[in-house]
Amino acid sequence: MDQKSLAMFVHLSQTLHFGKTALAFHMSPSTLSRAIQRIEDEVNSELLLRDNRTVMLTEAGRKFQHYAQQQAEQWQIFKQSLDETQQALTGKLSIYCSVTAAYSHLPPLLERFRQQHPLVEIMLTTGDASDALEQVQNKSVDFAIAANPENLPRSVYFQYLATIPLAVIAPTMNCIVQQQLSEKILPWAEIPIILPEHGPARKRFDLWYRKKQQGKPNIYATVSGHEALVSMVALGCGVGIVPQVVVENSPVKDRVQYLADVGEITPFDLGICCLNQSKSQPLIKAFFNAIA
Amino acid sequence: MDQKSLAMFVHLSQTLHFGKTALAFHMSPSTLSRAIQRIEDEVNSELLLRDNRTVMLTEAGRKFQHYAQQQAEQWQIFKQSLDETQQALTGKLSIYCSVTAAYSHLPPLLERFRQQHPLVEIMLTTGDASDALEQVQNKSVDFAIAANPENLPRSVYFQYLATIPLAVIAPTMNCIVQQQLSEKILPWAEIPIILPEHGPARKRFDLWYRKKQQGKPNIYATVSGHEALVSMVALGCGVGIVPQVVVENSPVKDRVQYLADVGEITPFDLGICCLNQSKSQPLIKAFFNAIA
DNA sequence: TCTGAGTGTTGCAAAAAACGCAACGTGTCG
DNA sequence: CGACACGTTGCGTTTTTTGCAACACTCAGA
Repeated sequence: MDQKSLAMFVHLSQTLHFGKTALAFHMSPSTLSRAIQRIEDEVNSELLLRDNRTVMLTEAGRKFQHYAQQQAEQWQIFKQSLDETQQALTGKLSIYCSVTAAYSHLPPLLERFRQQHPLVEIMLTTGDASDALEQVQNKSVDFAIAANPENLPRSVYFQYLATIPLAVIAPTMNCIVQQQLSEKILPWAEIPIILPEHGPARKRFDLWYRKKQQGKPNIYATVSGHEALVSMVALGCGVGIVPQVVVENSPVKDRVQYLADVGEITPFDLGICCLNQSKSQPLIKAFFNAIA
Repeated sequence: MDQKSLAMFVHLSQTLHFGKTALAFHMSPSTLSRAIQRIEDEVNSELLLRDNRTVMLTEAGRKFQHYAQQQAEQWQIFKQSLDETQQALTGKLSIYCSVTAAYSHLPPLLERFRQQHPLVEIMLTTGDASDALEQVQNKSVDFAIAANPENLPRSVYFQYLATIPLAVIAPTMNCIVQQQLSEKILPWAEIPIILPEHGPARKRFDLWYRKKQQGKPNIYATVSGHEALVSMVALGCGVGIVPQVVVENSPVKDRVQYLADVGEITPFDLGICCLNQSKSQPLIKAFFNAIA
């Protein structure tokens, strides 16, 4: 019964829903189910009553919930007390990510790390998110914030950060694209489209467009870097597919609009990556430890 | 990082000796070593400094020790609070053990269990400890207190209770045996010997006697049940080999003496046994839970 | 009554973790 | 220097955990 199991139980005792909690912890419901069974077996009491439709805490469950929360709290206190003791690490840590990630997801991570290890020099490089994994594999950087590709190379470790929904965006200004979009049945084969050169967003597009069965897309341009893509859309060059978060952090945000009713585009998982082989290095370990 | 690992660390932080702690937890030093490494990895700090000769706590180690002890305490409190909630179990639980075990090792186990489940009827059968495992496999009883044979059947579960040292005993009264024992070089081939019919003590004797290379032993009698063996020795029939604890609980204790300098006899492990398949039964689980 | 969506659980095979043994490196003491 | 004591590491084996797919069950709406 480790920290993680306890956290899972606490979460579950609040949602009272195996599916949701399993999702929150990025595991299958069966795994969660078994983990709870293990706990119940260990304390030799039923903690949750499940009747195929609802889940509810038993009396013992409430007590365990209290115990688990208390546990987690003390664990936090202990870790914090360690931070005080821990002699400061020094050195350089290089990180690669997109401009957007540097705005949206990196700051909270770095903040906690720098608080614990103020002497470590952070070297941040920004660029096309699609190149992130390559940068890690090259050993050009220690870490990268990257999307999880379907086939993650064996050599890299991936720790989930967030789920990134994609969106189809169009210019708000009056232009040819605008007119095409105002038609009843969208002429997908004609609308100029701007795409990422490669990377998960590109793959998502290919999949999504094929579903429409509209023949070949009219690809106006491919660009490297989602941020540039938003600019091009804003300029009226065409419609594009990008992560929502990129749009929201874009200075031209109000010159593009989301296209609704374009069908589901499966979001991708954003995470922090490093080489498996370097996971044992002190700075790397300290970083993961700080963001955990 | 489970309860057991924490307990191991606490023990180790007191002994400061991997070998001893490993022994105390019935595992190999390597397992303990790795468990500690896992913990250190998880907290990302060295907790113990080992320099091939000595082990000492670091500052972080002291903090973790405090945390671990606190953890264990809260776990106890939680379990106890559960006991209050737990609706009383009822039924029968049958246990088999030797008369000596019923005196020496059973009472503390039963006490805790009966406190939690006063409605469960305990059915205790005493007999030769060597038959204990058989009784369990027969399903004649739910539990038995038994010695761990070298080749424990797959079907039975064994939980360690104590290490039982064996001793060679002789009568204190004046008799032939006395005279033989007073000789300078003990005439082992002539001294009458009383032995358990079978079981671990018998095996230990065979091994021990063979080491002496004195030819065939003069076996005066074989008896079933260690308690009876002590009686026969007390009566002056010969010397015998039995668990020390049997002697100490014997009413004829002062009519026998331990023979010193007879060489090492490897002690055996005493434990509580049940069928693996019955470990999931509520009463059985409750019992193990109570004695854990 | 039937169907379909939404739940949690279980059989199974694959993957991961833990274990013990044996060998090793490194100190200490006679 | 040689024997010993102690913790660690390489390696093959065993145990545990995992996710997928199939299942069992309930409820809502046709």
